[in-house]
Amino acid sequence: MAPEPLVGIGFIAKRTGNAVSLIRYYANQNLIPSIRTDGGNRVFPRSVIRRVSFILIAQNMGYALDDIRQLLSALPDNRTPNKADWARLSKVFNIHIEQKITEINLLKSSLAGCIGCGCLSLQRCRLYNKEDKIASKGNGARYLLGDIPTL
Amino acid sequence: MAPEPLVGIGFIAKRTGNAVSLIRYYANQNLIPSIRTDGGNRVFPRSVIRRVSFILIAQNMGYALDDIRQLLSALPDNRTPNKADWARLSKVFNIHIEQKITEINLLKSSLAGCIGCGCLSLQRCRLYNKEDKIASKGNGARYLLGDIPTL
DNA sequence: TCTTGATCTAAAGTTAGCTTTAGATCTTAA
DNA sequence: TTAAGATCTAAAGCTAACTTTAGATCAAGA
Repeated sequence: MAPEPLVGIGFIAKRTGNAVSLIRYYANQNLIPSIRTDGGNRVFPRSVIRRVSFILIAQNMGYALDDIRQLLSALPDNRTPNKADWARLSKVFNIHIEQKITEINLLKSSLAGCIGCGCLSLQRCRLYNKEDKIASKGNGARYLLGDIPTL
Repeated sequence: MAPEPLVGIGFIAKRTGNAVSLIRYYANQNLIPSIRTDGGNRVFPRSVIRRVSFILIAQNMGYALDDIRQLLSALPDNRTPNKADWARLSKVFNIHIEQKITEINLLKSSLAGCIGCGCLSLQRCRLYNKEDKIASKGNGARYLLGDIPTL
């Protein structure tokens, strides 16, 4: 286990472009690992910067912090994540990215074919929000584009 | 202006798969138009169903309700939206969809090239959250993937 | 007409994801 | 050694997007 350079909370905050309070919050939420100095201050392995970056990206993708915690469990807490660790996480994440791309392309063509040209068939027009962990932020299933236009 | 069939709030709720309270909320937020019966109950043009659908989709894309209100201002309140109305909205919306697709593809290749293989250059590795109205939900700019991995 | 179910309002409650505040303690460079 | 700045904790505050509650009224069929 290579001894990793440890940095303070302000360093992490600055490097990731966030408020110190956010880093503290993530640490309290067990999203990032930290150890304490004798005085009680938090110090972090530098690799936490990438971890925070990942969190921000995943949030942007629509993941809730609870889900992200799950995703991150693929990374080790007590040593610097290595190439294989990140690759493993990346693999899982990529599947979701692909899904997202598929979804959004479907949305695009649906809008083109449904809203754009005023389709008349309920069957053709109906899209379902399929309880996607990512997409449905705790909303439950809701039907999309479910009506026959009254043109 | 063709007299449009009017429906109750429960009908809208059922057709869109949502709680009545949500429809009422949207109506109070001026996201969907409604008129009142003599008794004070809300009634809606059927076209509100599509409007609600649009709101759900846009939310899924990451838009805040405030932004969606703006987008929806392209649609008329006092008559059934026609093909041209929806097409206009669809056009604006499609631009954002394209952006989203571009973004997510960038993310995908960045993850592949950056996390996946452990790149060593700060320049190559750095992604910025470019204050995108959609992506940044009031977060301000935050740097993503901004560190040199400590492999 | 009566009763049942739908709808109403206003206000309070909820969850996620943070920030702010206050007052105390750490750390560090001079 | 000391002053300044960084960090600490716990608790409260905040915004968005809803839901829940309570008590009243509306609408419609038997």
